[in-house]
Amino acid sequence: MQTVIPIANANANAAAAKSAKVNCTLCSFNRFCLPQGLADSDVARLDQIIARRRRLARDEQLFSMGASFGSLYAVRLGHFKTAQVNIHGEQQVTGFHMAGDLLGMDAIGSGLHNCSATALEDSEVCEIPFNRLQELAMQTPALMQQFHRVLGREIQREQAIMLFRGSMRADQRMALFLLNLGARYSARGYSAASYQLRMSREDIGGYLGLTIESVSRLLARFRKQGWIKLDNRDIRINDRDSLEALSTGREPGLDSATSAEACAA
Amino acid sequence: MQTVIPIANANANAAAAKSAKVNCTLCSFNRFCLPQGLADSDVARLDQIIARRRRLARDEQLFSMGASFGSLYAVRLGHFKTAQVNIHGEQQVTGFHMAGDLLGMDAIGSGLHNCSATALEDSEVCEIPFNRLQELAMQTPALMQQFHRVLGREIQREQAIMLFRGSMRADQRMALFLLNLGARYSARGYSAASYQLRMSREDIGGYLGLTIESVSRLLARFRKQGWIKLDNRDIRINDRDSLEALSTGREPGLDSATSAEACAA
DNA sequence: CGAGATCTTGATTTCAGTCAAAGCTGGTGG
DNA sequence: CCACCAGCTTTGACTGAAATCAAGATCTCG
Repeated sequence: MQTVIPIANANANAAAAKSAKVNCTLCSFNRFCLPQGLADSDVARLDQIIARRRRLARDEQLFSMGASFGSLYAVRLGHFKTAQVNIHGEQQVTGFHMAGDLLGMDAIGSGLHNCSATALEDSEVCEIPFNRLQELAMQTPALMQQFHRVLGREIQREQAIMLFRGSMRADQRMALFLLNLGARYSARGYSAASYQLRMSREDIGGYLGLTIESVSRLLARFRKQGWIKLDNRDIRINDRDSLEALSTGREPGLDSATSAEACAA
Repeated sequence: MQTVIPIANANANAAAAKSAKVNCTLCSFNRFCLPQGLADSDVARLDQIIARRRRLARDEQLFSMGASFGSLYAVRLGHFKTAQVNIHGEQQVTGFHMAGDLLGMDAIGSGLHNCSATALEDSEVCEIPFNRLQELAMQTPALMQQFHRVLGREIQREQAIMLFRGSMRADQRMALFLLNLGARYSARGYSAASYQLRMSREDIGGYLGLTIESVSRLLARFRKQGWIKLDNRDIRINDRDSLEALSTGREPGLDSATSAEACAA
C-alpha cells in the first residue's frame, strides 16, 4: 500500500544514470535547470563545460558553510537541503532542493559558501565550474540571460521565504510548505497530493522556523482534521482546499467534511 | 546640538548633483556600486548606458510590487526601503538602501518586481536599463563578473536576514540592526556611532519582524541601559560592546557601567 | 496653532517554545 | 529470529517572549 510516487529512487535511478550519457541534452530535467529555453546548439555547448557528475550518499555534504567556491551544482537525482548554522548552533534550513535545482549561488558574492548543502538521500549532481560558465555566457546571450533569470529566481525564492516566515502563523507555514512541495513535484510530472517527505521533522522545523515538537503537533492536527494522511514520511494531501484556505488566511474547512467532528476524533 | 552626520542632506546635495556631470566615474559612491573594481575604460562604457537620473520625493515609489521590470537602479543620494506586502496587508520590509546600493534585482527572475521601493527622504537614483547592461556585460568580462558578484551578494544579504530573523531574540535583532546600520555608514566615511534613523519605527518593525510597540520598548530599554542616546530619529551608540555582546548571544554589559543600576534608572 | 501621524508606555493575552516522558522504528548483533 | 538500542517522533504540562489591546504623549507640518 505504498501510495508514494517513486521519484528519485536512488538505487534504481543511479544505476540507470551510470550507463546513460551524462549531458544536459538528454537530461529529463533540463527544462527545470540551466538549459531551460536554450537552443539545442547552446545546450550542447553547456554540455561541454559540465565537469563531472558527483554522487553523494545520504547525509554527505556537497559543500560546507565557509568552503571556498568554484562550481555551481545542478541536482540530477535525489534531494538536498541547504542550511546555515545559527548563533545557537542549530541548523537553519534555507531550502530543500530536487532535480533541476541549482545549488551554490549563495557563494557567488563572496567566493565562500554561505550555507552547507547536504544530501537527504543518495543523490547525484552535475558540477558546473563557475569560471567556465561565465566564459560561455559571454559568448552565448541566451545562456547569460537564463543564468541571470536563475539568479533572480533565487533572490525571489529567498524573499518568499522571508515573507512567509515573517508573517504567517505556524499552521499556515506548514500548510503552505506541504502544498509547495506538492506543486514542485507536480511541475516535474509527479503527484502533487502524494509524496514522500525526504527530510526529518527537525529539518522541516529548521525550514519553517519551528521546533520539532511544533512540527509534530501541526502534522498531527492536520491528520486529525482529515486534511492529510500521514504514515511516517509518506504523506497524502486529502483536502487541498482546506490547507490552501488556511495558508491564505481564510478560515478553512467550513465547506468540507472536517472541522469540529474530525477535530474531536 | 545636532550630532548626526549630514549624509545625503537631500536639498544641498541634490543641488550639487544637478550641476555636476552625472556619471559613475565621478560619483563618490562608485566603489560601493556596480563600477567597483572596474578599469576606468570599463566605467566609462558603463556611463554610456546609464539612462538618466531620477529624483524622488519622500514617500514616492521608485517601483511598486508587481510592476514590470526594465531597469536596475543605483541609489545616488538619499535612502530607500524595499518592502513586500504580506497576507495581512502589512509591509514586510526587505531592506534599507543607501548610496551605492542597487535596487530592482528581485525582478530579474520573473520580469516583475517582487517588492516595492520607496524613498525614505528626497532621493536620487541612476537608472540602468537591464538589457543594455546585459549587452555591455557580454563585451566586458570585468563588468559581468562584478554584476554577478552584486547579484550574489544580494542572495547572501537575504540569507543573512533570514538567519537573524529566524534565530535571534527581538533585542538581539534590534542590537544587530543598529550596529549594521552604523557599519554601513562607516564604510561610506560617516560615523558608525552617530547617525539618523531614516525610517519610521513601523519600518524598523517591518524589517526586524516586530511590532511597532516592541521596537519602541526595545529602544527605550537600550536607552535606559545607557547603550544608546536617542532623540527621535537621531541615534548615538554609546556602548557598542554591550550591543555587540547582546547580538552575539553573550550576556552584555557586565564590564561596562550599565546593567542593574542603569536598568532601574 | 491644531489635527493627524507617530511614538511611548502599561496591562493582558496568546502562540509557540521548553521541559519531560513515553512510543516508534529500523538497524545490529547475539 | 528476536531482543535491544539509539535516534526519531509524538504527546502533555507548563512557561515565556512578543503580540495585542488600550490610552496617552509628542511630534510635524500645513
